Amino acid sequence: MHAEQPVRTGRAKRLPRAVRERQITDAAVDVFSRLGFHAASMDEISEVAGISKPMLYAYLGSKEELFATCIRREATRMMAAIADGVETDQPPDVQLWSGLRAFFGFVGGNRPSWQVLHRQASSQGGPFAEELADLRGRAIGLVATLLVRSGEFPDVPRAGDKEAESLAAALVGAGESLADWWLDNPEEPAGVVAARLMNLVWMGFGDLVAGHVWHPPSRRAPGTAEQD
Amino acid sequence: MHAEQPVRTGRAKRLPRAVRERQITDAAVDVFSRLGFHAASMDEISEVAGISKPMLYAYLGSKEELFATCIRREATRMMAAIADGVETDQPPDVQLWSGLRAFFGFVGGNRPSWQVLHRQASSQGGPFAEELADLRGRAIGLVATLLVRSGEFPDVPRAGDKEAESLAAALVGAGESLADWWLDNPEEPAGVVAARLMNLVWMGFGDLVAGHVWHPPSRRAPGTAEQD
DNA sequence: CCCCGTGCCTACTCGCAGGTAAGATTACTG
DNA sequence: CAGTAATCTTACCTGCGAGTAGGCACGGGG
Repeated sequence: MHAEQPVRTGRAKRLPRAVRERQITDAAVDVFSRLGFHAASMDEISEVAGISKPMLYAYLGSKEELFATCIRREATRMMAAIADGVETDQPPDVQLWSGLRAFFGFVGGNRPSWQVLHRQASSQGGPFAEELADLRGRAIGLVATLLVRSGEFPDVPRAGDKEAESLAAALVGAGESLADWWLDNPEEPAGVVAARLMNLVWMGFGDLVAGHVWHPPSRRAPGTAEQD
Repeated sequence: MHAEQPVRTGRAKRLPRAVRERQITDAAVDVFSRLGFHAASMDEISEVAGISKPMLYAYLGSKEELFATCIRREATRMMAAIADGVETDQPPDVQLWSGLRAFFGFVGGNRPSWQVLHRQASSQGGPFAEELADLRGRAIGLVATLLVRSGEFPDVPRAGDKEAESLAAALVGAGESLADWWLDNPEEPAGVVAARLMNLVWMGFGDLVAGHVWHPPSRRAPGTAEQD
């Protein structure tokens, strides 16, 4: 999968610290995403990184610190990609649409990052769960804010925040789950998957079965929208 | 949390094998749900079960077998609860609604089961993932069938199966995520949470922000529906 | 009353993986 | 070219937890 796994015949070439740290983090994301936190061994990470074990400890600290570093880095990358993709000066539905496209675009282009973020971090009982819950919380908060701005929810007007927050949680979960499904059905382009979720959460099944679909405003049909 | 943790002072009372097996499985679900598969130790499970470690191996086999037994048992219980709750002779929206209510009702009444099913099993690379993927696949298949029966999806008419399957995956994920959120915000009754998800996936945000909500047919307002 | 089998326990073995001590090697600097 | 400091390594310690050997109690049948 990953291209540059040095063959580790004898000694590794001398490199500046910053470069090594990056290599190590790359390798760690790769191994963690394939095996999960516990099943991944520091020996294997060091091997993939093309380096010996004590370097891990010298540069990135303990296994937990290394994992947290991976989570933080990949979370930052993903949030940046999404923030970069959202068109904040557009109406709510277009904002949501652009956010979904950015999200699925990132997942499609960074499978290991997504694996390590979603599957692994969410299930370890340690301080990583915090890290991940923080990211998830920020995402939910963003969506919730977007929802609140879209208008009031008439059925539970007093508890608007809880209402929006729970709906945002459901939406974020739907996105996560659909991303996982997509990994098993990768033949479809990101835009199609994003459009499906957009239609689900914006139109609802009730509209979809009646033939009403949502279209992006710029005359692109959702089924043919291409990525970025 | 769990009531009957024998204090293990000395020897345990002699019991027939079937009863012990059940006790052990209960304890295992409890410990696995709190700590996860790897972090849970057979010593702790035996302690919680009020029994010594060799009994685990004598009765339930290895750690992996024990975990698989837990997954299978809890998955069966959950699917039975949902199947029991769904009103299959009703129109699609009511079927979905009754299914959601049954699901959230089960989660609310069986937190550890849910934890062990959702959080733990999904992240272990072993044969449990299969077990869990099987459950998840059955759930998605059920929802997908329901969707297909509800009508055709007009925007991608040729790929109706994929369309329905991906939407079902999104819906199942939304349910899982909302259930997790609910664990952190347990003050709301199951019916309210279920109604929120029902409104989201049936009406969509587009309708919700316009003030259109979904109501169960029996004149209960969704915000006030009580559980069971 | 004594025997015997099933249920149960104490007390170990053993391998694996996180983490480290101490020394070898290489690039840069004067 | 020699000194120095950062980079990198081999080879080890150590604790933890899965899994097991072998023996102790307790209740039912002769």
